[in-house]
Amino acid sequence: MKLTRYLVPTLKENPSDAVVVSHRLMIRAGLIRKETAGMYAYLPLGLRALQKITAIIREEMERAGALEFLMPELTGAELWKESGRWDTMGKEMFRITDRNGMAYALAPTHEEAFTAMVRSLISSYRDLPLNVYQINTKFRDEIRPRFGVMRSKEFIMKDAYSFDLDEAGLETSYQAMRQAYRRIFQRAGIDTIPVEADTGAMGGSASEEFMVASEVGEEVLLICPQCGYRANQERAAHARKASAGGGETPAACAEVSTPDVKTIDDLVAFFGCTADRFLKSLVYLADGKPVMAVLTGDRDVNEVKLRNLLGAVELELAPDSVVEEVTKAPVGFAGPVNALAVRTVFDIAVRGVVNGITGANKKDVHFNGVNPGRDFTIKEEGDIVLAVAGDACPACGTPLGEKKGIEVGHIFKLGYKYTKSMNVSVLDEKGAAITPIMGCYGIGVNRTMAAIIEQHHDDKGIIWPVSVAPFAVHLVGLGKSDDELARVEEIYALLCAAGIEVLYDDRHATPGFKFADADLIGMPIRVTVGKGYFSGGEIEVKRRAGGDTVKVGRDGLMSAVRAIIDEERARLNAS
RNA sequence: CGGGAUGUGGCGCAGCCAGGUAGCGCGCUUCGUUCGGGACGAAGAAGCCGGGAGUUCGAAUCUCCCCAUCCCGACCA
Repeated sequence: MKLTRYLVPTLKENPSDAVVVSHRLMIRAGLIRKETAGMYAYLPLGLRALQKITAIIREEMERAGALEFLMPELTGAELWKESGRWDTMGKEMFRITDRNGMAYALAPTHEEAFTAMVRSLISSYRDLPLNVYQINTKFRDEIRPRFGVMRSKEFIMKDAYSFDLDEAGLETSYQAMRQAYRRIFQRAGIDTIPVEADTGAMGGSASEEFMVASEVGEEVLLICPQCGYRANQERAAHARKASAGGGETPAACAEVSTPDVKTIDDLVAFFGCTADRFLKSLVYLADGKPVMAVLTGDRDVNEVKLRNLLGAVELELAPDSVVEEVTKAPVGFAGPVNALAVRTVFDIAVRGVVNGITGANKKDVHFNGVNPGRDFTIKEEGDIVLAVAGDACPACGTPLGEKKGIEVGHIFKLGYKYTKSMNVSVLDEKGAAITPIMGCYGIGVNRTMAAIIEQHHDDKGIIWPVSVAPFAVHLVGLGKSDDELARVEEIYALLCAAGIEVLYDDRHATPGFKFADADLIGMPIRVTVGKGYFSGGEIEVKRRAGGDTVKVGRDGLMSAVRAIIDEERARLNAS
């Protein structure tokens, strides 16, 4: 491809609205342009990179035995009502109505669509296992799109769904996809950290996310340096230490006047004891209904865990007015003693507290000497606290470390959630109906591209791994006379004839200008044909990553280029 | 939805406080000289100053309303 016939609108300056490197470089290198908030257009060069990524995904999906489909983006409301998600997907789902009043969703995901499709296509155990996928656009009405292509309202996802006869089959499918994901990310040149994840609104059991460690990541990962335990903070557990007051003799429960002492910090100062002795009681609205969560004062609530425990769809901290109504007291004096008329859940650490302190549901009053079981009853309990760095690893007890990550892939075992709610069944050998079990596997394609750039760049620009580079070779022609231009043209023809993807900078510009652009857009190999060639027959072959340079004659060019490509590919395919 | 910031040629910005002919850098066009690390000179093209209303003889500038974008938070497969 000749640059004079192509369109690569590079920018010298950083766009004012881009904050993260990948976003800045994608715009500066002419890969994408913003259409409007949360919506990006891919320019020819960016699209090429995107297509390289999807090509890898297709190859690995095929290797894993998945079959490619293309599903509609407009999905009928009926479909969503069948699974029950028309009501539970919430505001994230774009909904539209046609001229006849028919309701649709712009697909935010395709579990329903694929489940219904597969239901109509299979009828026998012989049809299973089955793994179907597509690479298609997803629409989500994100509250706050940000970081360019990293979180946008419209994005490309590879989503796959497996259908198996039983759990053993699902395990096989799941492991096959897990393997495929590892290969995909490795081939794309990114290091991912698989972590345990929450299964969230999708339901199901086992779940892993593929994270790319990055300062701009939106997810917090907790990682054990000792045993390798890794989990999304939303999901992470931690080994509990002994509860406060252990070994003490339970004292009598007594009211203490605590004027204006409301926060845990105030209480610590007032009572002169550690934060874990307090039973912090928070009022939430779970699907609009008030509930109380009780945990020790040294901890924060993990709202994902709490929501899962409650079985709620929407969970938010209740406004002060609700707290006052529920506790009959100002905010800051809530507590589980004298049980309130709302559902109350306890963190598992509460049970062990001896002689705790908690709000009395009365203005300016706390209870001292509170003991679970005697002064209040624990009916519902679970792990509802947020694990943080420094907590003990649930597996081995070593203090957990923390990293930020970008989620590029997510796999999980869905179980029977959709096959049951949507009545999918096949006949087994004996003619009895059985319900298949599902798995679900997603990769954010655009986000993967951004993650690649986050991991592969320097202060001059992008450094594409060969596997996803829009072009393998960036040919810089520095000829001036007609004769020289013809000689560069000949090299270009040579590379093209050898089947190498080459971007030829045939513009009339100074060498420095061309080199700067070459560095910015970051093709893996730069071939320079300039004075060295016109006078001495030497062509410069430079690797973008690392910058090592070799000089070769015209006859040695192809093998030099091939050697680099082979070596880089081998590195990406290793291990 | 709360908090903060910003909207001025394609891009990056100044001008606004103290109202009076809309400016700079990059990019773009033409010509010439250069040309292996973002060259130089000359001559050009290009802007309802985010939108609306108001104050004023006069508004990019002051006032009010609205819109958009970005960041933080809440939220989120």
